[in-house]
Amino acid sequence: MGRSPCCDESGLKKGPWTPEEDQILVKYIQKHGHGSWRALPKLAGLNRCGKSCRLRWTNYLRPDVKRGKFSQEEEQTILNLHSVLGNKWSAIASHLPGRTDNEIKNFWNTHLKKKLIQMGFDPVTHRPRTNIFSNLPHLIALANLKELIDHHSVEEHAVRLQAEAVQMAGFQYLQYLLQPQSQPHPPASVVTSSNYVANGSSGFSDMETSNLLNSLASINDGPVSSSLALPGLSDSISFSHLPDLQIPCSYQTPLSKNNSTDKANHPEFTVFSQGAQNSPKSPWLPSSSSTPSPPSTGAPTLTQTTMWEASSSSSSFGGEASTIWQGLLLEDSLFKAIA
DNA sequence: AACAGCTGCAACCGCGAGTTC
DNA sequence: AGAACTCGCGGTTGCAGCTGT
Repeated sequence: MGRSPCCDESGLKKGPWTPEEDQILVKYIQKHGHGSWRALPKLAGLNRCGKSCRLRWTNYLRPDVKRGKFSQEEEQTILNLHSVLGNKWSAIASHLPGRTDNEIKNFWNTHLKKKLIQMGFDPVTHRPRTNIFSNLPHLIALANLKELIDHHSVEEHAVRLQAEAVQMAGFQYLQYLLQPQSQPHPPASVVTSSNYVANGSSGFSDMETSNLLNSLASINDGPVSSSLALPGLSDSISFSHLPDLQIPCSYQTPLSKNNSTDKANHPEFTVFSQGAQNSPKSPWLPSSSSTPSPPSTGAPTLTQTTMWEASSSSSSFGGEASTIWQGLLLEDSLFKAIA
């Protein structure tokens, strides 16, 4: 309901805490407990708002706050939990003893997010983002740039052909997207770290599709763009001269060594179950027995496969099609430069 | 040495949910 | 019942230290 007016009050100190203020706050809380945060500053003799005191205590002064670098285990836990919980920093922090939500949030924003991006994952969806189609506009722009700069090059023809091939592939994928989905996507709620690859291979969002359409529509002098007619795409474009670029509709996980039961039931996706089935040794936490289990109220249990494993297998993303793409594209110096 | 740009982290802000009166 | 209040969360900002030029 109403918003706290405490921080609106003028005359209260803001900014970094001094060691003296820290000392006063710690001494007071050790002696009296924090009680009402709003009343605390006055009682303790601090010229701060209660909110500021609470923040300082919980994020910095609390004796059980663990400081210093995050371990690999902690990092992995954060990644796993974030893939399930999203930006629920407090919920994530509750699984990392001694770490505060603020610290985890900062660590995410400054390290893990970048790491994911570098690895080709979308930090929001935890799904692969470095596929050929999402990079299409950039690839085309690069190809055009190369052509402009080096128009006497003997590679001119090859570059043009490759750019055309990229366009063709885009259209073919659009064709696939516009077909009725015979294989429905899994519900968003079962997207886990382990199916980054699985979803990424077949799960283009509306936005991605729209972007793809826009980028393709922006190709002015392409050999086929003028004939783009939706939804009758398949009738207007011939792909017969291109290799058969199969669009991956399912993903055969190469990772499932540990979850053979799940695999038997859901060969394409690793699933997690809801709270009641929490195992005593939760796989989404480091193996330390001292770490608490996730709360039973709706906290899902993540299966063993980690994002790192998914990442390491991302080169097989797309199965057959990716092999074709590798053969077709990865040899090119342009693509090597991009990589 | 000086400057600019970048990075990481502590702290702030605004909001919504829950509680009290 | 509902206004007033508290608490906690998530996003954002400011700044010190670092790095590159």
